[in-house]
Amino acid sequence: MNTSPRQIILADADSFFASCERVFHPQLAHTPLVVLSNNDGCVVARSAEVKKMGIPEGIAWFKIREQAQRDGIVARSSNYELYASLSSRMMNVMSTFFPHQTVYSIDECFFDVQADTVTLVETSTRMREAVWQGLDLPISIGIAPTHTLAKVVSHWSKHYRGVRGIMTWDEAVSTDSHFLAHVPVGDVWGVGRRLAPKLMAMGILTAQDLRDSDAVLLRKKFGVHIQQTIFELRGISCIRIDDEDNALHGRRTTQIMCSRMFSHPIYSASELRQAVSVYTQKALHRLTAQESLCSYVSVFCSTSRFKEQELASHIHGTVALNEPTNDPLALTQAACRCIDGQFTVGAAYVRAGVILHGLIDEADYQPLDVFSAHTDTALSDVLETARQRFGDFRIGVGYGGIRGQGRMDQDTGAHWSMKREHLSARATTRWSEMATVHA
DNA sequence: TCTGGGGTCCTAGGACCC
DNA sequence: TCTGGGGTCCTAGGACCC
Repeated sequence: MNTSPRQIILADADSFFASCERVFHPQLAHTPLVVLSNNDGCVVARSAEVKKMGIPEGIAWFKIREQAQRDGIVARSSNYELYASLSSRMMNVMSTFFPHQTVYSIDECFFDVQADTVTLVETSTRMREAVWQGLDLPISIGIAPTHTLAKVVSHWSKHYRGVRGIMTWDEAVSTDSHFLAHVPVGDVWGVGRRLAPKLMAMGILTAQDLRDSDAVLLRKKFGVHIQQTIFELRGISCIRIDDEDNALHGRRTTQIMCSRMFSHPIYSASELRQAVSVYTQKALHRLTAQESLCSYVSVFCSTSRFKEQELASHIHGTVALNEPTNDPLALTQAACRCIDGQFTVGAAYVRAGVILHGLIDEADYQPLDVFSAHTDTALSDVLETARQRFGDFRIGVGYGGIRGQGRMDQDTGAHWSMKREHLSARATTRWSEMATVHA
């Protein structure tokens, strides 16, 4: 019988998006590098060099563009196809070292194991080397009795100790028994931007303060999540991450959202409907992929939240479908109905989004003939056949099948379509964009 | 000129029913 | 005329995560 304590291992990649960009551009290895959000709007990932320069995450790109030029910072548009592909390879490599892997996000996973710390550190070291040698991706590892503590030590070793590598809870407390007193409460996993100032106003400034606070009182005040976090800080495991099945087999989500900022503002109702119709079909694409049907469609469109303007407008509407469906026409029409009559003439719309919710499994749905008799599936059958034959985003309703000059499949060529001026190659998923080696 | 995108869960409160 | 109490379901909004 294994009497070793249960331990949680957190493995996450360092500056994942930036590291991915370096995989196929090794000359950038020591160059300060940022990855930009969609539309090249703001900074979503920074290499270590950029972090050292004090450039915060989330800052608008236009605000630091000049500084970037001056300081030799290289920018890349985000290339999710590349990152997703490298992520899945990385997860596969790691899954061979420990059992019970849960992929938590694109760049991190947990393992739930029972073994002594020495063994875990030894295996983690080999895992780290394997990911580095096989994929050129640097990862950090935290080992602790709970998910929250594993996050704390991993975060701590990266951000404060400046050491990338492996850190265990045992090591942390043997070095300093008041270790948690050095961790600001806002850095604790589960304490976000809103909660942190409220806790601090109550005199709870550090992870240690939070651990020692009145869990029942805080639960009454802020809900059950904070109570779980307190227990986890005490070493009592109570947060369950998705089970393995979900992670391995691609789980079904309960809602699907597709939203974008436009590269240029939209002033006309017809263009707004075009955008909504394109986003609906992108969302539909994911709906079909997970074999679900959708019962409600919601749409929102808004003007900029950063600008003082006379004509601010926030459109929001929801339409219930007659029956759960994945029919492109029905969904596109419903989405356009959501915004009917709400368009403000003269307003500069900069963003729109479509949410499909009330999702059910296609296999579970037994339509009642009386209600579904009037649904004509001829057109959607044609669309689906064409999609299977020619691939995604080659045909669609309205603008949904048009391709512009951009390299990405989703580019519609419309003037509001996404801007990506610093896009790298999708070297692992497209033959035409494979890396060239000069020898 | 230019400020991302996609999820989850919990809770309070209203509607409705008996 | 007087008008209780308890349960369920749904939704909107708020918090969190990456």
